[in-house]
Amino acid sequence: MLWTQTLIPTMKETPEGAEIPSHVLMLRAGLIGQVMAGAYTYLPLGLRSLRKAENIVREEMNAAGAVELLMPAISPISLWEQTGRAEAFGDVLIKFTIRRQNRKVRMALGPTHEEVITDLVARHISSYRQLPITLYQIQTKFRNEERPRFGVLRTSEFLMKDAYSFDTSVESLGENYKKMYAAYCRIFERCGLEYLPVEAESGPIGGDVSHEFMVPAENGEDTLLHCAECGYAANQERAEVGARDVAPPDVPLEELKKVDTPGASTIEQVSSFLGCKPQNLIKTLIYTADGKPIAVLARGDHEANEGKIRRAAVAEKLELADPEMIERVTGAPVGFAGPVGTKEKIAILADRDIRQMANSVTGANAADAHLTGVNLGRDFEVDQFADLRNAVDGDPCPRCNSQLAGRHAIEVGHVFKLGTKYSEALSARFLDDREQQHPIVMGCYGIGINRIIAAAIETSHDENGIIWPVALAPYEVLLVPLKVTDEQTMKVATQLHDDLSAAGIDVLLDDRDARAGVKFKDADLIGIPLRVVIGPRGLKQGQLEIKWRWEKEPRMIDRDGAAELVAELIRCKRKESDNSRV
RNA sequence: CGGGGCGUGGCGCAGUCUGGUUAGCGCGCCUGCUUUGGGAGCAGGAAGUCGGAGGUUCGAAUCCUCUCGCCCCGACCA
Repeated sequence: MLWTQTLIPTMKETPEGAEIPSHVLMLRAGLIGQVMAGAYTYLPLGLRSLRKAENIVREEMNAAGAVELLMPAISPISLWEQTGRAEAFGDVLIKFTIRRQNRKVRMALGPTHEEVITDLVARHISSYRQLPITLYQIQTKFRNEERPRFGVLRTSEFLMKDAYSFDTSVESLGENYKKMYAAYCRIFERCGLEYLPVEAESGPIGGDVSHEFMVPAENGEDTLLHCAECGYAANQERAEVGARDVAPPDVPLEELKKVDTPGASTIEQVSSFLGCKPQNLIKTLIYTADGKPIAVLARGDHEANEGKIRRAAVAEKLELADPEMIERVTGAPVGFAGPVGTKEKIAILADRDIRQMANSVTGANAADAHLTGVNLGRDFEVDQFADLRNAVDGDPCPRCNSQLAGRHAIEVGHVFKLGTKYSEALSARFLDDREQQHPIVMGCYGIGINRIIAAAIETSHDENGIIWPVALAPYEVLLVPLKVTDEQTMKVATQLHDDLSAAGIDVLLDDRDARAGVKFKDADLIGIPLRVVIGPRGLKQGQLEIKWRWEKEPRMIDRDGAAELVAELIRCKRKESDNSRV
């Protein structure tokens, strides 16, 4: 491809509004153009990378035995009502009504396709002989995000690979899940990403497994906790906090005192009002667990984790109590609850870290008042201790004696055991060999293709631009003739271009009549892995200059046989990134 | 949905508080000459309903009201 015949609008300056590296560089390198918040055009260069990621995903899915199909982005709203997800998605689901003749048809733009595919499978699969099967598609998804942001990382429209497995049993699902998990590992390895599979919250559908594939990056929206020692990794929602030594602190116990804290109902207000640290506060949250009020205690600077609380309370449904309930139970308005002397006697669950606290501050169960010098055992008792909070950086690892490190990350993939939620709602059943009917056991597996690109840039760039892994680079080789008006230079460049193209190498020839500096700057910016400079200096000695984008110094090669050498270098790199394939 | 910031040629910005010539600057673009290995120099040129609507005023990019859009923080995220 010739530079002058495609569209690569590079920019010297960063457009206003772009802040994180992937967004800035994708705009500056001419990969994308913004159409509105959360919607971007993929320009020729950006599209090429997107397609490369897409193809890697497709190849590995096929290799794992999944079968590609393509479903429509539009689907009838009734399908979403049948599973209750029209409501569950709320405004995130893009709904609209169109007119056909004299009737109105209500539709949704697919944010994911469990409903559509389960409906399809329900129509065409009825026997255990047809199972298991895994179907997938690569298609644009639509979600009305509350706040699109970070360039291509969170958009209202994005390219997703979504796969769905259908099995006759939970055991068989487990097999499929393992296969997909392994395929995901190969995909992200081939893409050259430093990724981490982490345990994720599997949601209300059974206690089954779910994993997210995360790329640690400073600007990631997710937080994961990772133990470098034993490899334990989980997202923040899921991560367990290892048990600490429970020796209570060895300090003299203060007297229990009631202090006035007018208007101070939040942790922040109370700690600044009383001049103490949030760590010295015990926050008391009133929940209703299956309709029954319970109190949950956590250290002031910790965040309660509702999933953990629900499991500890052995409840189906858990939600924060409403203000009336709180007032009834504690005898005080919201913000002044405490474990000492609640109005009604209720069960008290406490995070394990409460055991190590002494002389704490809690709400006094009275308006505008808190208690200081509160101590476990003397002033209040706890019915049950458990891990009830989100893990944070530095917490003990639940699997070994080491510590968890908190890291931000970009979620690029998610594998999930669904069970029979959708097959039951949409009557996708099969007959077994004894003529018994069962709902099909499902799994679903998603990859954000755009996020692969963003994550690659986010984790591989320098102050001058993108540093593409060969597998995702829009072009593998960039030819830079320094003087396009010189016949000899252009003859060599064009020949190289043609030879490399013929050898199946993706090559871009910068045939612009621009100064060397301009071309070098753009070369670094768009980050093509191998740069070949054809300049008068080298040409005099019958030589060309080559440089990998990630290296500092170029080296000279002979002009004769240059095409073969360059092609071989690229093939080697391709092989390196494919090495994960067994 | 709460908080904050910003809309001025293609891109980045100044001017707005304190209303007053033909609305500036850098980059980019076009023409010419010179230059030519890390974003060239000189000369000339094209390009803007100052996000939009309404209002105040002799006069509005500037003041007032409404509105649209974009970005960031938080909340939310099957």
